[in-house]
Amino acid sequence: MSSNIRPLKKQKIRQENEKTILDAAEKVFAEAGYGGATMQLIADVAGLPKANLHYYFPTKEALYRQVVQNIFDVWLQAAAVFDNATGPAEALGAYIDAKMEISRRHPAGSKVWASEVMHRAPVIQDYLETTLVDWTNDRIKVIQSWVEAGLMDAVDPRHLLYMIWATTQHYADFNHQIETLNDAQPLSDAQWQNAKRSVKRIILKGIGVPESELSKL
Amino acid sequence: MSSNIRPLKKQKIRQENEKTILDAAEKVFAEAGYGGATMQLIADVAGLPKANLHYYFPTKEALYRQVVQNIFDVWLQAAAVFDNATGPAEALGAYIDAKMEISRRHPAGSKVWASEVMHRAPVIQDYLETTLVDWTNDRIKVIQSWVEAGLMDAVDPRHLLYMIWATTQHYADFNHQIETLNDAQPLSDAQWQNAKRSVKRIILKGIGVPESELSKL
DNA sequence: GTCTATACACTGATAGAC
DNA sequence: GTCTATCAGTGTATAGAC
Repeated sequence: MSSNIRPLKKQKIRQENEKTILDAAEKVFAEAGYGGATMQLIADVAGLPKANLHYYFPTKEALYRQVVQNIFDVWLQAAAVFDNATGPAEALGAYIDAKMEISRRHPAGSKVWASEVMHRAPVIQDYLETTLVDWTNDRIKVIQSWVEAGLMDAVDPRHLLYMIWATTQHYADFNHQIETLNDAQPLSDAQWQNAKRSVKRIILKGIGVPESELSKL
Repeated sequence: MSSNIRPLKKQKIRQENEKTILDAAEKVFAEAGYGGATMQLIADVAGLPKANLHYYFPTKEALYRQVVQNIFDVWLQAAAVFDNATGPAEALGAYIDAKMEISRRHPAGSKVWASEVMHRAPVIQDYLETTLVDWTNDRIKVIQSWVEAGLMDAVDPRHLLYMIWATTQHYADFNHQIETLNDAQPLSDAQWQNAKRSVKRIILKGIGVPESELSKL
């Protein structure tokens, strides 16, 4: 029966068009902010007529919601590397690396996220209150256990996490300022390596990871 | 002659109204972004008719420019404390304290600044290329001299500055997220003190400031 | 599923009386 | 210097032909 074939083909068209629109939307929302972004501009970037956007996403707000939720998924993905390690040097080092890599590869997403949180998280507040709070409290316990095991200094885990988030995301959210301070050039591969190493070294040394662990970075 | 009195009185009225409008504008731009902010909303917050805004500031963009430039001045003011000190512990400690205090007292300004830079600095780009570049290069030389004097480790001064900027401004730009993770409460006085101490300790220890200096924090 | 034309609301900015 | 009324332009969203 053709009724079994047709829906699958349509589903594929829908999937591809939604991805094209979402990619364009993320870029435009990041560059112009929610209020500054227009459906017309997103449509132009996506290479589609404006009306098609409303066919796939009923409203501008619904499109924005989907963009923000996709970014939250990327964030959770990076958070996973935290757990596949035994001590602070390995776990936090891998976590910083993962977040720096996201800042490098996915700066638009980070900017949309930052803008959403700066504007009091109108869309993502429920996720902050549930998933983020739970994740953070779990990680705080892990860090506390490292402190008790003598693997690191007795620093406040909460402010350590904030510092990691702030610093790694800074390379995405403020990439324009960083480029301006780098002779208007994007960071080269070597400069990114240097950035990662510098960030990891200062933070890990700052929380009391011994020099023998730091030399492995 | 009354022509000597009247202009002075008018100047005072102008000064006060401009300040009222600028304060309201900073708040609204921070909460809604440039595109999301409306002259009507700024007028409502300022308690003035919308037309009066256009009497004092010809366009929305001109008003926004003034807000951003005022924030840049606050930023430069905090930067000054960097220089009234001899070594890394004292200078960077005072700088971090000053920036944390700005994040606490002036979060709206920090958010407008972050938003401006995230959107590729359409208004403030010339300041970034001149004042910020010069200031940063000067401070990098100072930090290098500390390294050569053996007062701290041989860290990359640029990434150290980025970490300080990122972390201190995070407490303003992401204050909503921080509040959400603090049982929906603003940080108390004690919590702010703890935040400052944690940030200073991790960063200063991370760059090799000796324990004898750290205990003074 | 695609696209043109259009309805309707809102915003920045101004004119002109006070 | 203040404020009401209003204009011109733009934005989201939709109707309806294909």
